[in-house]
This record gives sequence, structure tokens and C-alpha cells, in this order.
Amino acid sequence: MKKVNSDIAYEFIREKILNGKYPPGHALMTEVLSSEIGVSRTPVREALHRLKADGLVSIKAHLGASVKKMGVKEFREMCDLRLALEGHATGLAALNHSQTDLRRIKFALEAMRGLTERIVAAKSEEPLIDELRSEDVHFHVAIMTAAKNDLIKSEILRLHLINRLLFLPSTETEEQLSPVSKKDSDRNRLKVMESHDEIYEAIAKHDAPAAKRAMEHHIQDIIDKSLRAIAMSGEGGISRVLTDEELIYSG
Amino acid sequence: MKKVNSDIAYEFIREKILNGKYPPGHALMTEVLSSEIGVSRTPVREALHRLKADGLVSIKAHLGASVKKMGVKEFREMCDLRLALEGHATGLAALNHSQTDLRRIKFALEAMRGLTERIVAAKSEEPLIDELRSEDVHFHVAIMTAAKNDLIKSEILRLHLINRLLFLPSTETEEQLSPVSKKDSDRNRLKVMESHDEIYEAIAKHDAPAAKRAMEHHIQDIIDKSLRAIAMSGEGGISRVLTDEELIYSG
DNA sequence: TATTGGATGTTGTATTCAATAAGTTTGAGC
DNA sequence: GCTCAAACTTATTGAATACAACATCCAATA
Repeated sequence: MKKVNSDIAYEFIREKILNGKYPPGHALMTEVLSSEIGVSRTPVREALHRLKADGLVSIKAHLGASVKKMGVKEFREMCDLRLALEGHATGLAALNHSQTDLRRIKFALEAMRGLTERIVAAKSEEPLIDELRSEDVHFHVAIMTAAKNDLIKSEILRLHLINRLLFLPSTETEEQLSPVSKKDSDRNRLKVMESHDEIYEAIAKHDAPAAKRAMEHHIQDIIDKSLRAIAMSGEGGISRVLTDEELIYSG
Repeated sequence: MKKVNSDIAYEFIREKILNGKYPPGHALMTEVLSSEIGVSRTPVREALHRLKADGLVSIKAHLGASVKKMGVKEFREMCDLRLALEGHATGLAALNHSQTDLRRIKFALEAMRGLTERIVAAKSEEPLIDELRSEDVHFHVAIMTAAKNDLIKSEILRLHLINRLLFLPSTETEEQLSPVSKKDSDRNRLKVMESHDEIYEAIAKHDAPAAKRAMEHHIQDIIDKSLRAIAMSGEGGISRVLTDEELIYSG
């Protein structure tokens, strides 16, 4: 599969958005981007429209494109959608998973357990958090894969990328200082592990309703936490809130 | 909101696809379309990419675009997704609906009841079927609106449009002859009315779990019917199957 | 001060050019 | 004479550039 210029532009811009180089609200002008990327405006335009379809960019005719800024209403709606989809997919995973799928889920689960224990035991949490987040992603993706429905899986992944817009590593000088104490974070981490255990057990037992319930509960926790963070951080238009490693799919 | 050429091209092509003028698999060449629509290739290209994002068109680099042809696997996945979304949305509708929402739902419900009775009583079903289908759409859309989640609503509407690709009025000479007897169709119509009543009652009572269950059951019926039709009609790649008025959102 | 007119910059569109894929012809080898 | 392959032809997409339309800003003027 040969990569065309529009793909290059797409990946370039997408990367910058997800890295926070282009923060929410940042204007995306075709001329600037085209000279920066090294292709003409045409493929850049195409890339921007694809990103709009992904929900990462908003475009208004004659007014140009900008990185999507999510409002509180939109955020709540997205959370709700995610709850429904991921819950359903987990139910499917309980029914459809293969032994390989199950092993992969278990592997991510145990990796997270090890990391969590080490983090809780350690004074500083810094170096292991990225790994933990990464394994968290693995865990959830493994479940979505086990559900054996590519359409739902891709839809969920799309939502998580949009979600990520809200919890970007800060580009500005101020480093993201965690507002919660390590003790609180640790308690949360242990709670996450419990939820994951519960989800895994239900899937392993082919208990679809239980798996679904457990996942819905888990995600509701995450959503509650996000909404609290947003409420504290900014009112009205959400621009950026503090990172938090148990907000999954952020690594 | 001024309409730009790319919008014109988008609506033009979309319309033709949904009408069956461009059947699944039909090649969509930019040159041809641009001369037919009266705009240059550039906005046509853009329109095709938007339609790809909608799921109505598939594009391969250097090979061009064509109207989406859905495989059986993809169709099953879509049904599953729809079940999850529409079920969830109906639960939300039970919780969030306003009195106006409820009135609108009731109105569509009663319109359908009247039409159904007249169709069952009549010898021929022809003239009223389109109206019935239209009211069916109204009923479901009214519920999605009552759910108060625009994101989920638009997602569901998108799925229904894709779904419609499978149940297009035939473009070819052979008119879509209903393979089921009127008696069978009538029985089905009455069953649909029962399901709708059940859904409405649950929403009116603010009983979210019951509403959700009822809607899931209803949609599962529709899916089963679709799959049977597909199984009878064609194997492997689904190109076109017979129309059926209780396949909602088709009018 | 409010408004209108132009200056400027950016998007949207058309057109031209380049690259790719498929189809066709030509020709060498058997 | 037939087959297969390679080169050429053609059709169509992808990209670049040139041009037109629109929105915004600023200044001049009533």
C-alpha cells in the first residue's frame, strides 16, 4: 500500500494534535501547513477533512480549520456513547473471545498489577506511569479485539482519541502538576485494578451481563473522575485539564 | 449558511446513492461526476471523501471510488452496533424525554396504528406502505431526539443510511416483488405495532431498563428478518435484497 | 461614533501537470 | 503459429498551481 501525500499530511497533523503541539482551538491554515509539511495545499485540505471526520478538527466554510475544542455538553455526550459502546463490546468479548484473546487480556492485566504494586510501593511515581498507562491501553484494546466486531472496535478507538484531546500533556511552560496527592492516586490505582479483575473474571467465565456491568461501572468511574477534573479546571469551553494516568487510551 | 460547490456535489451523489441510481459497486469517477454535476473535479473529490466517512462510498488510492458494497460480516457488525446504540438511546429517552418529545412519539405511534389497520383491512397494500414507513422513521427519530444526545443520534442515523444501501428500490427492470405473502406481512406489521407500544409505554413510565429491553428486542426482530432475507437472496457479497417496509429508516 | 469602502489574507474552485494502473500491441522465444 | 512478456498507450487518479470568492480588518468620511 503506497502512501500518498494526503496520508503524509494526515499523519503529520494528527500526530501534532495528539501530542498537544497543536492545542485545542489552534488555527490550522492550509498555506502554513503545506509549507511546513512540504506538500501543496490540496492534500492538506484533504487531510483536514479526514481529521474532521475523525472528530479531531472542526472546519467552517470560508473560515478555516482549527483543532477541535470540546464543550461540556459534547463531552458528556461522548462519555455516554463510550459507556454504551464499550459496555456492549465487553459483553461481546465474554461471548466471543478465543483462548488467545483471553491470554492477551490476562497478560496486560498482570503487567498492570506488577506495575501498580511497584508504583504504590515507590516514593515517586514518575517513571512507571507511562508504562502503566500503556498496559491499561493494552488491556482495553485486548478486550475490544476479543469482542470480534471491528466496526465497534474502531468506533471506540476513535472516541478515545477524541477524549485524549482533553487530557493532553501541557505544551506550555507549566508542567502538568498532579493536583491529587500520591495517596489518592494510589487508592485510585488499586480501585482500577479491582475493576479490571472483575471484568476479566466475568469475561473468562463467559458471563456477558456481568462483564458488561463491570465495564460500565469501570468507565463510569473514569467519567466521574474526568468530570470532576473538568469542573475544577475550567468552566464553559473545556480547553485543557490535568492529565491522569487512569484515563485510559492516553498513552 | 452558504452552500459551497462541494456541498452541492455531496448532496447530489448522496441522493443518487440512496435512491439506488448508483447501485452498490457502481464506479464513481470524478471526471464523469464533475461534468454531470457541473462543478470541477476538486469539489467532487471532496464530496467522495465525505461520503466515504459516512460509510456510503469506498475509495482505494489510484483506483477510484465506488458505491459501498457490504459483506455479510460487515453487515452483522453493523447490526450489532445499531442494537447497542439504539437500545442505549431508548433507555436515555425514558429518562430524559420532555412532554413534547413524548407527544411526538405518541403521535407517530398513533399514525402508524391507523395506517397499519387500514393496510391490514385493505386488499392491496401498495399506496399506504410509504406512509407507514415514513411514520416508522418518525417514531424512531422522535425517540432518538428524546434521548437528548445528539452525538448518539447522529451516529444512529448514519448507520441507518448505510443500512438502507442493502434495501434499495430496484433500479433494474425487475420490480421489487415482495416474496412474502400479504398475510405474513400483516402479521409482521401487527408485531411491529406491539413492539412499538411496549417501547412507548416504557418510555412514558420513565422505565429505562424496560425501554431499552423493548427496543433491543424490536431491533433484534428487524435484524433477524434482514438476515433471513439476505440468506435467501444472495450469498457472499450482498448486493441487493428485497425491500420490506418494516425495515425502518428506509423511506 | 457609526458606516462604508477598500486592502489583505485565507479559503474554495478550476485548471494544468504528474504519477499510477490497466489494457493493448509488439516482438522474441519456443 | 502460438505463448508469454515487456514496452507502449490510454484512462483516471493525485498533486500543484493559478484564480475567484469570501471574510476580516482598518481607515476615511459623514
